[in-house]
Amino acid sequence: MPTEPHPALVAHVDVNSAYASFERVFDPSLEGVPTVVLSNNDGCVVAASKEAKALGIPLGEPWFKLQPRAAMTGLQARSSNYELYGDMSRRVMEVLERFAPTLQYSIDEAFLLLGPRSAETDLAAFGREVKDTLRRLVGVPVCVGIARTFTLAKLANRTAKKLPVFDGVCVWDSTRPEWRDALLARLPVSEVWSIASRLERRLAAQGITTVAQLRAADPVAIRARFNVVVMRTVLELAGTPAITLEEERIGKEQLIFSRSFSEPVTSREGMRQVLSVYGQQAAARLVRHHQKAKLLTVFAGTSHFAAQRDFPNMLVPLAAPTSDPVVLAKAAGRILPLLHEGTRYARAGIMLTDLRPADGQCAFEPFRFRHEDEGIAELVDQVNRKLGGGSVGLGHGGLRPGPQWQMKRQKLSPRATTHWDELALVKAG
DNA sequence: TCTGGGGTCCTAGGACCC
DNA sequence: TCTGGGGTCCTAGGACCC
Repeated sequence: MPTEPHPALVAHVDVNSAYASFERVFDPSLEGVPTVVLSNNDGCVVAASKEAKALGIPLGEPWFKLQPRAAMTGLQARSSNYELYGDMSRRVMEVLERFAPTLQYSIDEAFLLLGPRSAETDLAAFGREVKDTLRRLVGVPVCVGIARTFTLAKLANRTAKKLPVFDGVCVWDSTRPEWRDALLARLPVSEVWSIASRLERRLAAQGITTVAQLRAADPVAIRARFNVVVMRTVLELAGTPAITLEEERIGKEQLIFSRSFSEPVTSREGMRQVLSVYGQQAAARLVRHHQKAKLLTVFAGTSHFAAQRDFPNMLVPLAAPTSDPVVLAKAAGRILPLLHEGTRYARAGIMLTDLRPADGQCAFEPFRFRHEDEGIAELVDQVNRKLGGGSVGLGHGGLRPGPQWQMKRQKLSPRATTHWDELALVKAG
């Protein structure tokens, strides 16, 4: 007799304390040790291992506050090594693809589209196999949540992470309904994907504070009082799929290159240099994505904590879609007159929007002079990729070693998977 | 002294067109 | 001369994500 199929199911998989786990793969001395990964400039904590969280270290905590206690608590810190994490992420996604069609959602999480399964499928066993395989092949710990909607799969994953009985795998519909209801009646709405502090406050004003209450709310009334996003969340909590996630999109809609400085930039001349370099970096990324931009936004800012605060920004339309570093750097420089000499700017950035494919044929593309050709961007990018970043650059961008304001990463681990000279060494002894 | 960086989606409102 | 409504496109801003 044929068994009833489950409705379409999704599995949510994510790497536990991702950046810290990636660091541990090539540095076993960190195993079991409280470990944090720091933001650029070694500013604040962006990832904390289980042991570090047990010490009560919240994400976002500035490193200068933790450092004094570090020796005493055995806390280890690493600068963020995005090249390593990006490559480890790629490995994780490759393994996941073996199990089911995969939608990558972020650097460390993905949804597996399981489709309908027969009721006899042992979903828990499937989840455990995913988990064990990633541990064996990539070396990272993950948790798995399986449910009928994206939102519930996220919630199941969170449950698997928090409650040891699940041992890292939670199949939502296999838990007892009374138990589930009791759990949701205890959880605050902010535990739900897409509900953060602002919405939490507004929902509380309507008397909705727990996940159970949100699930029971009338979707139409929610749509009227909030918006479609919250309505979809209500539907998803009740088991009705309402969110669509796109396949990996080809090309992005915007590109941001933004950095804070290791020490403040206080002069227009200094900022001209910064923006020249950032313009070239942004151009390099455009070229890598095979895109051109039509609109550039340039911004600078002091620290939010500074006495004298200033956040100038400017929109610069570009005459034609371009990825030319010279054009972008020059356009970014247009903000300079807005800056106040002597103000301590802590960061600057460039945002490129109205992006389009570089090879796209545009019937009305205006005639361009030779020097505005994309050739320069390509050439600079190729040379830098072959010989290392900063080998060539235009104007101020050619400086090497890096200038004073450049990002500080004093605790950087080797890029063990993407550079031959930084491979991990294993000694037999 | 020292507090990240890179994205997406939705909505409201204005400009403009028919 | 005066009047109406509906549609599209764009942008800024708010909110969220990891």
